[in-house]
Amino acid sequence: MTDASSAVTEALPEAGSKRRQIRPKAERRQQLIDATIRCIAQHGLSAVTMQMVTREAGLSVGIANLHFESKDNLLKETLRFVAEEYHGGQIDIMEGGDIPDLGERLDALLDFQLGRGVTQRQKMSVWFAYYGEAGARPVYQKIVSTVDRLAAQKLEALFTNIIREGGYQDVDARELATGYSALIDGLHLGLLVTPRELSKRRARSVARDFLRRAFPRHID
Amino acid sequence: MTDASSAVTEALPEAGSKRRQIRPKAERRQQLIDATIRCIAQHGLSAVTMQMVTREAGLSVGIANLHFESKDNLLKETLRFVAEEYHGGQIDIMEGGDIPDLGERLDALLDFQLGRGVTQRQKMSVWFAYYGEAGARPVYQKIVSTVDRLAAQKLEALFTNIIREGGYQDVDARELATGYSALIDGLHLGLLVTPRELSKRRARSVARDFLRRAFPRHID
DNA sequence: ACCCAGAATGAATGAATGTTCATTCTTGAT
DNA sequence: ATCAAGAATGAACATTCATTCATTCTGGGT
Repeated sequence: MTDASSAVTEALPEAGSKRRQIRPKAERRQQLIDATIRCIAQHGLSAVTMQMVTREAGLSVGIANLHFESKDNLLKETLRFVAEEYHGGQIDIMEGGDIPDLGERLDALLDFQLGRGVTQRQKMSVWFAYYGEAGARPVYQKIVSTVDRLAAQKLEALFTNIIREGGYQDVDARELATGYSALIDGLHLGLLVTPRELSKRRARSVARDFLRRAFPRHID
Repeated sequence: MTDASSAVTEALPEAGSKRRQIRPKAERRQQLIDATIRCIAQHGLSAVTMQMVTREAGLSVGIANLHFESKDNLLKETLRFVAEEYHGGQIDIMEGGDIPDLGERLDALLDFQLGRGVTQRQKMSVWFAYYGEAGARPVYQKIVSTVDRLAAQKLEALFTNIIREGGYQDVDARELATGYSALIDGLHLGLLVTPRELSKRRARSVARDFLRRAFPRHID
């Protein structure tokens, strides 16, 4: 449910195929959003142009305004997609009917948040590119805070369960959830901006430390 | 050196004064950097134009290219200024000869990082605007990581002292410093993007919790 | 009082970019 | 085989923006 980006039926991706392809609207939209993500990651949000995105997608310039009304809208929809993908993944794990043990569920969450391959770096770039603009753009704030609020609630609920199960004293689920979310965001920033200083392994270790200090009986 | 009260001919700061003012290079540079910060905070990095910045500074368009060679350079120097101001402030506190008590020094650091008035919000906007582009712009990465590394070292040193003084066991200064920095960054993000969900008071409380759990005998 | 180094100006320029739309092409239904 | 609906194209257009530079102006030195 999290990776639908690479569903390709075309034989030649980029070669001399000049044949015009007609595809359903939803598919083209996703194709353009994927291209936008790659462009933002590679060139930065402020350098992204429509020509760049459509070329990356292997399509003509006009098509972007056919499926999205404008560049602004394309960027907005791209943010929505990334936000929902990321937070949706988290929420799936936190609700996690498939992982009954709460400690293991925490581990799975951590895996999702700090694991993954190189692809994840692209998503991080996009994520923070929008954060950077969010201060000046209410639309972005709204999209992010909507999904954020839901994820925060789920995390708080999970922590509440863990606190009850472990009988931990002097721990506030809400406060801890805020702290953990902020910590993960901060680690993502570090991975993005100073990858030399902060390896993915160390980031995971730092996050695990945080959880262990709060829930020693759930994290070994 | 910034004294403007002596030998002044300007009566109105911003009003209909069309009189051309000649000022030393350093002063104009700072004036333009300040205007750039305000513009980024208000309109977002990707929307900033030279006309916008020079108008905000109350100067003509040509002057920006006179003191900085290009827009790129102006943006670069603005980032450098913000980065050095922020990290410089932290480092002053952490070296802190004027605050002998280590616990109090921690508090002062927290005050600096999450305190301050509205101005701070402008700086945060700028900070994260650049973070967003850093993934695609090595120049930005270099500027940030240079100052970042120094601050991280100072923080680690401070934590090491506290650990020794408090005789804390099973605590790694380096790991803890990474975690604390990430936490502060994450809280800044939260304050910027979802100010409704995260108040400044709660952010401080969350950060204090983190420190208290690590150094219970230093933070009440 | 005069002068001139160089600070400041802003209209002009050219390049880049978002958007439009007349036209072409594809596909599935008939 | 034919056709219509609408997906896709890309040249053209209008706008916006960074940068230039000929010109004006200022203030300290003489």
